[in-house]
Amino acid sequence: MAAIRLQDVAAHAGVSMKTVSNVVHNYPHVSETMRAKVQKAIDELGYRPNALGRRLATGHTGMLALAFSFVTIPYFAELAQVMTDEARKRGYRLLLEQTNNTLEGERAIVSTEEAGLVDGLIFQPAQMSPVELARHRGDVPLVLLGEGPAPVGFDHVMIDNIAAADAVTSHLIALGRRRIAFVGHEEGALAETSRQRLAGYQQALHRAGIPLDAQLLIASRTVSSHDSAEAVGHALDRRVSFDAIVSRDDLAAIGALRALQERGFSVPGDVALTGWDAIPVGAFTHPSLTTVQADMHALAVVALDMLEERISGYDGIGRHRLVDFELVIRESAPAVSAVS
Amino acid sequence: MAAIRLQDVAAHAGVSMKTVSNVVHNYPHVSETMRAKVQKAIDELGYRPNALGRRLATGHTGMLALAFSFVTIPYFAELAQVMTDEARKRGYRLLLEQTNNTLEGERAIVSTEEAGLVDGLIFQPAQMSPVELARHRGDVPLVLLGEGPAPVGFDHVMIDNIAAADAVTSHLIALGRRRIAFVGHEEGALAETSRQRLAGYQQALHRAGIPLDAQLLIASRTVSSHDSAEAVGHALDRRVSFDAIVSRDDLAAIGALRALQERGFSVPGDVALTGWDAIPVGAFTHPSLTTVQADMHALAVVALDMLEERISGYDGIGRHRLVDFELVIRESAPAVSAVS
DNA sequence: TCCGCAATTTACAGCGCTGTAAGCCGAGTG
DNA sequence: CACTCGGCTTACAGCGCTGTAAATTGCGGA
Repeated sequence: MAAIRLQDVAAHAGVSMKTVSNVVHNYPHVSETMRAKVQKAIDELGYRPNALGRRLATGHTGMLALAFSFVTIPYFAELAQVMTDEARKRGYRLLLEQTNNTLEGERAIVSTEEAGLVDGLIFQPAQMSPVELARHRGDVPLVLLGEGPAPVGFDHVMIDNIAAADAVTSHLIALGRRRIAFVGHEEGALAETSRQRLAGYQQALHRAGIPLDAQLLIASRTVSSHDSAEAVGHALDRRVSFDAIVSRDDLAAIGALRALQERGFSVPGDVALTGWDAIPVGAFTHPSLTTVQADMHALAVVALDMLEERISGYDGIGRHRLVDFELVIRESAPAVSAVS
Repeated sequence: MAAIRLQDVAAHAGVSMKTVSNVVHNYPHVSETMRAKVQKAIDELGYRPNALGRRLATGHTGMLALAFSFVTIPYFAELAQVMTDEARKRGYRLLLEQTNNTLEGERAIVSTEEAGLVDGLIFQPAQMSPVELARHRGDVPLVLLGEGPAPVGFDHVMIDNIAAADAVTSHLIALGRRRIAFVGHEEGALAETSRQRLAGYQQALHRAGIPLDAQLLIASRTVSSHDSAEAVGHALDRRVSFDAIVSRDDLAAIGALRALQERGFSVPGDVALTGWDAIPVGAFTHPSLTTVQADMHALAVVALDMLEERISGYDGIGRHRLVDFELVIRESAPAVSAVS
């Protein structure tokens, strides 16, 4: 079935293409008679506008892209969901792109070989150096997410990881814990996310006058439940002792929980535990996870606001925004009052 | 910064647009001299082809869409990941679309107001009636996924849910369990997925000569960990007794696990438990989940094969393919030998 | 009846790119 | 030496749509 074109409708209705176009777009200055006649032709022919033609002509596509490492990471799935809804609300369609957490993947995103496909890009980088990122050609409006490299001059949104890590660590301290481990950061080069969360953790310890014990920094080969379970398991087997764990994220916390339970430790009795990201399954582990929840809706709103400003021509300096977070207190590190 | 066009490069290099186009596309019959000259111009100007123009001219976009309810459901996140990789391997870019599991959402997908944006569509419907789906305008090639409505005449891929449910139930029977509950199907109208899994469950019971006990069909308000935990909790509180659970999916299993553990039941000691989908976190619950794993790679390959055939003009009758599954035996319902 | 004005409608020129067919040029052939 | 042949390059006409500016229409008032 050859596609029906605007041209065909115009011929069928005996009017000009532009009039059909006007009807399709509900352009106000069209007489009722004409509108009815054209609409009839549209219906009869089953005409549907071709997105490409329209977009070529108008110069913008109504599509935005959101790029991050993997959709299979629950945090990003959630982000994708929230962003998609918020973008749709603003009349955009959101494409999801995965970088697979590789440098090439990220390069492919930023140096999009093909221009013109999307009106703007929201990107959470992890591998690229800020220097390289800064060389990004300015032709597509860009907003950066997360704690990764964010060269000055780019719009950027993140949550205050240091404050959040401080808050979550302080919560454990308030619970009376003193030997608080940090679990799940990378063994090798620390990602900026891990660095900041560690910094907040240290800050809270310091303020409480608790010395930092390097033994309690339990790194993991990769950021995953599997490697975190392994790392915590090893630590326990080496008789490293602690009474609380701040995990880099919920997946790490789930791994840690598993390692603890396998060895008969009770949570939060023996070891209190916190996660990060508030992934859905964290509410159904046993015990459920106390965690840090970024205000993801605000994140989406702020990011899209900035992106839309850029799209509509704003060309000022890079803005830097923090969005709020919230401690979600659940069983693995209960409220202070619940303990006393 | 106005974008550089093919025209600009052509002018800069002093050749025709078409020659530049040929160089960009590595068309073989271009002399080395010419190629070098043009390439130089491309580099100097920083030219990048405009996707829209190209696509308008060639008539296809190199993009496919994958539509399902929510990315936040781990199974779909995984599906998206695998499909994206497989599509990329074939030179396509995959757009993800969410229907939010609503009828409007699904209608929006199928009756795409805007044509021409993607070359083909892979769609896992859940709400639409087969009749309505069958009215889908044939202009964009379509492959259906899952157990939902699949009118004859459409290409369709799924796993054999009945066989898988039979296998997983039989595994529990082999473990010596006799009071086997089914958990997590919808309270109201059953989705086809649930229906088939229940059928396989009944089939296995029947073959083993175990009568079906309606008390052991523990429905849940929605398919989610939350509602499944609640439903199983209620059943336990009502003293419904069972020694195994077949869950409709891993999320339901996680909810069930939580309900059991809260009440002091041991898994698999008191109650053996199976899930479905092999979501990553299922390996790190305590106990880890025995589950059904669809061969998702095969699913992606088959679906994309069929879609590509349609795209390249095949117009025959609808094909119906099954892909394999595998039982992943973990702690929540261990291997038979491990128990004896 | 004719004119001027506002409201509609139309013609046309692209948006950036590619397919086709025609044009050009040097080498090989009789 | 004229001429064909094949490889390279170019001119041109869209792909389907929209913005602009110009043309047309209808209407009230002079």
